[in-house]
Amino acid sequence: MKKALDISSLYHCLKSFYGPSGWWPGETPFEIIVGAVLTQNTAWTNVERAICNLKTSALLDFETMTNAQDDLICSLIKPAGYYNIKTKRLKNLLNAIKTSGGIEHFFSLDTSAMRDMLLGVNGIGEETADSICCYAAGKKTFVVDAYTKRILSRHNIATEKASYGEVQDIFINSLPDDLQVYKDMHAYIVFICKDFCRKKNPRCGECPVGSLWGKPALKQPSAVQ
DNA sequence: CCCCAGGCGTCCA
DNA sequence: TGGACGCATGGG
Repeated sequence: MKKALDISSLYHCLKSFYGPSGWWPGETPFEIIVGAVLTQNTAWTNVERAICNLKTSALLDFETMTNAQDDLICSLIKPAGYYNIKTKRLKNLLNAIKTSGGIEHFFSLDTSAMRDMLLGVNGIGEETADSICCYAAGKKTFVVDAYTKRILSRHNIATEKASYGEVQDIFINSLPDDLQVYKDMHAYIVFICKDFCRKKNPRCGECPVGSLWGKPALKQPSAVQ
């Protein structure tokens, strides 16, 4: 009988395939915080344009962005989409960090205090909070996203309706209790979903863990005749 | 023309 | 508690 795929062997397979992930893409912790908000339901290429605009205007800095006009932020992050709501979310977050003691104090919080603080901000949900904790602040949290859930459900490790916390627990209980492992594993999941689910990619089919893992949801077979 | 992308809050049953 | 909906741009 076929051996069930498990998270741990998946991790080791991907680690030998990709090596160190080098994630998150971003030069500074602040850039990672901003990127985490901008990438909500948005293609990363569009986020890159927005971040480039912010960088060019020297707005990629905690104090500067906190004090910037909303209209300016809106215009710069436009390529990332949802620019009105994302501007509010960024401001909500920056103001919360400022009010609660500043950016240095924020980074000094322990994992659960930081996560709870972030979840208290309107516009910051579990994935964004964990992304900031893990990649901007180096806290040991595992990030769950749409790809992560898709992969588990495709392989019948979890159902499509599994909650964020349920999926997260599956990984936490299967992987070494280690920040770098958490960072790399989430990155690998994004890598395989991006690298192997697009027809234009010539390497499609070479996925070390199966070529279907990253493909978008199949269309619901409408009432077969 | 369509669907998709590293979500989230609000509204309503 | 949970499902539908709006938010918006750029690429395939």
